[in-house]
Amino acid sequence: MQKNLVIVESPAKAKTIEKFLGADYKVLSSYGHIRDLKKKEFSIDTTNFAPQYEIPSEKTKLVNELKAEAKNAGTVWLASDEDREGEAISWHLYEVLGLKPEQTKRIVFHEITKPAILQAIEHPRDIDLNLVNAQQARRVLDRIVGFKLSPVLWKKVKPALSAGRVQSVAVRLIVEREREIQQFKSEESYRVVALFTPANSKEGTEIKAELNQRFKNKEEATRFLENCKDAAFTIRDIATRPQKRTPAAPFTTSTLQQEAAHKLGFTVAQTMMIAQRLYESGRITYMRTDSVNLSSLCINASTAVIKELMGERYVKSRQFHTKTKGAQEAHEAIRPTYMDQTEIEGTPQERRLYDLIWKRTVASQMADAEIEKTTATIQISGQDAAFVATGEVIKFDGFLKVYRESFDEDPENETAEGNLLPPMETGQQLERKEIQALQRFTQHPPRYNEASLVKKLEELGIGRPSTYAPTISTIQQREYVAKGDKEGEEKELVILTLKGNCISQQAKQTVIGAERGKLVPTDVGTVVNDFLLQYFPEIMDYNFTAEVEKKFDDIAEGKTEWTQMMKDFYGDFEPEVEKTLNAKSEHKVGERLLGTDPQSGKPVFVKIGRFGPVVQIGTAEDEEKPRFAQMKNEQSLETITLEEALELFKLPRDLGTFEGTTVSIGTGRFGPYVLHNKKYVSLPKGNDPMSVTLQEAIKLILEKRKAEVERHLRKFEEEPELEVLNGRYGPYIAYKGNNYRLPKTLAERAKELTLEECMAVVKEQDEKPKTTARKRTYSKKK
DNA sequence: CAGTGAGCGAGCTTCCGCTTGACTT
Repeated sequence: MQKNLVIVESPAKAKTIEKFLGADYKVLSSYGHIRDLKKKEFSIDTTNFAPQYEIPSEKTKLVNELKAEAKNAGTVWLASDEDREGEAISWHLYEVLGLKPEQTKRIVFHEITKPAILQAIEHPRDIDLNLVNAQQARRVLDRIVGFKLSPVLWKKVKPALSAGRVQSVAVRLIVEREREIQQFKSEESYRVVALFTPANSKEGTEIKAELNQRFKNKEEATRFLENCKDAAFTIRDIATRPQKRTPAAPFTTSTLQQEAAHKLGFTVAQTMMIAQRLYESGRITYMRTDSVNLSSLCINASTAVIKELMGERYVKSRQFHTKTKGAQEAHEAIRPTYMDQTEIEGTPQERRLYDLIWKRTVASQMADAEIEKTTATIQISGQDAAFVATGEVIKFDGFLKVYRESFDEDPENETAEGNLLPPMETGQQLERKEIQALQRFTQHPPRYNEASLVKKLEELGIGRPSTYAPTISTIQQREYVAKGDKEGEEKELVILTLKGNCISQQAKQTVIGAERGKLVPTDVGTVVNDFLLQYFPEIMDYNFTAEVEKKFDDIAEGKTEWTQMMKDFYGDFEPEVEKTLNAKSEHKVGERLLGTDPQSGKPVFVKIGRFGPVVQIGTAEDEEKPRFAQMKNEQSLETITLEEALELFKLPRDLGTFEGTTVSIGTGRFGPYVLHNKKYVSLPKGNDPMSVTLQEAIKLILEKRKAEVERHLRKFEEEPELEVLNGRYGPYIAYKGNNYRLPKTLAERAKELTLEECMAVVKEQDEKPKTTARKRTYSKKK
């Protein structure tokens, strides 16, 4: 009989803890929640808000094991995380495993070290039912919102859509940013930079300076340059200020995702997958955390490492404090388990992510960087505006030696970093070498990418470390947003140069505002967002989560009954849902009238159809059925014109007849095609379906026939189900619905293969079932 | 991977947070 059973949430944690506790303790893992609301049903009694929980099928085996072990154990220690969800996990375990109060102890620890765990064992407590109820409130509220709102969308917009407290607000952020960008008006300005040399100085010393104002247009800029022709330039003032830079806090899930995106180009899902592997192999601490806290163990180890590698002067121990809204801090920050491991073995991706985590952690315990910033003001005779030259000298690099935080792009923000100024003194005369006025255009705010969206959600306190990556994939799966590249705008920028006594003008070709991997809303996303915003503004409010979190806190503190909160919320919410569901409207959500079809006189409009955005001519009430056309990918509900919409109805069109049946041309899922006698032939790339002639179409049909004949390379009478065919990727064997690739040597004489040879290939490849292509190429860890 | 080119209807879809599972090159 086992004396003690400890249950934690994660198996990797279980393994570590078991080592600390010795033979009297068995440590198992619950793998997160073991029980939840039923998956497919609403599962909430709306009279008293009693939830109906079930153990999901994939957990039954585990739960049975836990039950058996608990029965055998003298004491069961519930050691799930110290946060709302963790408390609920303990409570569910208590209920499901049928534990008795005298047999059960609830413990928590803040770091996975032997003293911390022993300390926890010394100080057990009871399950905090208020905290559990706060979790139930959270769970039930999310279910109500999700399962009541989604069906409204199915009815009003399109089947299989979804809405939720987190995802719908994430989409809102992206839609609103896109609108801002659409409304953005770029403004022109001229910034002026100059190159000076100190009078009677030695060759090669130059001073770069920028004018402390900008000009609205070319005329003003030119006038300024004209005035500079005869002006004198004098150093009016030199100021030197010491500056400090402090390191960033150690990684949380969200900051790790941001930095890995910036520095390593990982998606948030990639980052989490790689971090998970590092965690499982014991390299780093837990990767889903909102805490910037470091254990004393880690701080001490970091100090030692810094001393050894860089010297005492570089050490500065710090404890950071979480400022994030709604943080629950059940774990440490993400850090290496062993700080003295400066690098690890593994795939290149694992090594790079580890390196990033190591550097960030070490830097957080290092001294400030000391910088000396020099600003020289250069007076222009007869003018109010002045040039400013800035230079920066790093006096002591401190943490910058190992880590530099990256920032969101801002092309206008040019730093003075690394820019050195020669020795200068006040009153010194400068000679102008060159002054340039550079045309600039203000840029629209950047679209979100995955990482910057996570950052924003975290700022708003929406979502949790464990859900950032899944949320981002959900809103893409629902096709509310798509990740894409935006072509920039080609622009010709004017450069005016004053050199000697002459002002010249050049033009510089540049691309402005090009973006990669950004999240762009789709029509469905936009329509759903506008709809929800109109009918459920409270849920869509950026502060909704923060407000309900406050109420959850009250429940956790025992100030409010959780069912009362549900009653209040549901009482307001449910009537709105009913009202919206039953509202009769003449037009479909998101519908937009474009005009009249000149041919039939019927209205032409766009809407979200059963299968996405469509153009429709005529209505269902007409005698004739309405005509539909799927919109193209690059078109949008909001911007498509009547002409573009009518264009979509020009296909399919008949070209004429060939061999007695019509030849027509259309466009489908895979691009334009020719249709003849029920057979399809794809149009080769670059052919315009609107201008293809009958002759060209017939040629394509005949070519396809020829290829079809040549496709059959070999057939056997004894085995009619087997055939050697010629495909896009060379010859292959088709047998009973499966395809088998031919090895090179056999492919060369595909026409002469024997049945035996073919069967051998089939047999061999059947025995070694091919796997689907995998991205995972990591080497096996021992 | 190996050829594709719908649908207008039955039944289904859906939330957020905890946690990993199991395929082999």
